[in-house]
Amino acid sequence: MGKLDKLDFLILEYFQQDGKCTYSQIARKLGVSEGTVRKRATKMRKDGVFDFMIRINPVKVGYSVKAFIGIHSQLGKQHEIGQWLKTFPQVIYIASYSGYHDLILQAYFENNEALVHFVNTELTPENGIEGIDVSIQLKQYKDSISYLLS
Amino acid sequence: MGKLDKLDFLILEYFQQDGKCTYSQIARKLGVSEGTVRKRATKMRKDGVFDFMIRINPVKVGYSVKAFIGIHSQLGKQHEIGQWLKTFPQVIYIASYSGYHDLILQAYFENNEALVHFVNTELTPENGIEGIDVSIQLKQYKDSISYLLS
DNA sequence: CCTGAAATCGAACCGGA
DNA sequence: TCCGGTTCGATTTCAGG
Repeated sequence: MGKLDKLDFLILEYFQQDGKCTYSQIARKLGVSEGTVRKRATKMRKDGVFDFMIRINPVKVGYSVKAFIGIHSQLGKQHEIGQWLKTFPQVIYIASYSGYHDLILQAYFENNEALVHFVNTELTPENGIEGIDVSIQLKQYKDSISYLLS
Repeated sequence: MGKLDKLDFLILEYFQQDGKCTYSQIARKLGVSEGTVRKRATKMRKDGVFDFMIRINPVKVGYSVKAFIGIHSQLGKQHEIGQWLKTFPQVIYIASYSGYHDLILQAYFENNEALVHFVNTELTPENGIEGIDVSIQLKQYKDSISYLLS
């Protein structure tokens, strides 16, 4: 699985700007053939470099409360808890961390009551959780996916 | 801007699974016409419900360190700091929060040194930052964009 | 719904290390 | 030969009336 070259990165940049742009459009802008863009994109997808998706505005589909929850877990339970929490549809992100919290998750809720209910019924000592810190998002300044800089 | 109905949500679900699937494919699976799917998708896009994008695997493009940084800012400086930090390409997410931290950001770095450098040179008292908590991601269990389902 | 324009896809082809 | 890029034609999708 070879490294990515300049052309691969250019293709990624175009798709990043607009996930719906076509191989042909990119090919024209880059001055190469459609087949080249298509073959490289297909290869990168197969290699797990990227995939096509959509980004949904959570507010528009009824989820207006976004929260981060930092978790202190019982010793040795992080993995188990991570596997368990990822099954909740509200939880869109969860990972284990080195730092103050053992696990950090990001979740969306329809309202504050739904958040409170989740916290009170799921993030309990019986489930291996020793403590949590809940932060509710007030204002989002940036949410990008461009690791591709400058 | 009317509400979304069952069909809209089904369309979103298909696009969520594969952002490259075609209107026709979805139409066939749902038993409606291609035009219907296209018209609804176009409307939803225009209404800001969703947009097409790609998700890049950061590790494959050279960013192996993912960190959350919680920030304590000087009183009244949150907004200014948020606006400023969002200009960094490494910072892929930043928002203000109610909770223990005033701001939470998510960033990718090529390695630990890059992270340390960023923290030491940017997140300083001179920039209005009183304190930070850095957490480095160990293992990611889930990173989805599906607020939908069920 | 229908039609022309455009994009896609697979496979074959080509040219230089 | 191998690897990458290109070309070509059949098929599918797209966009607008």
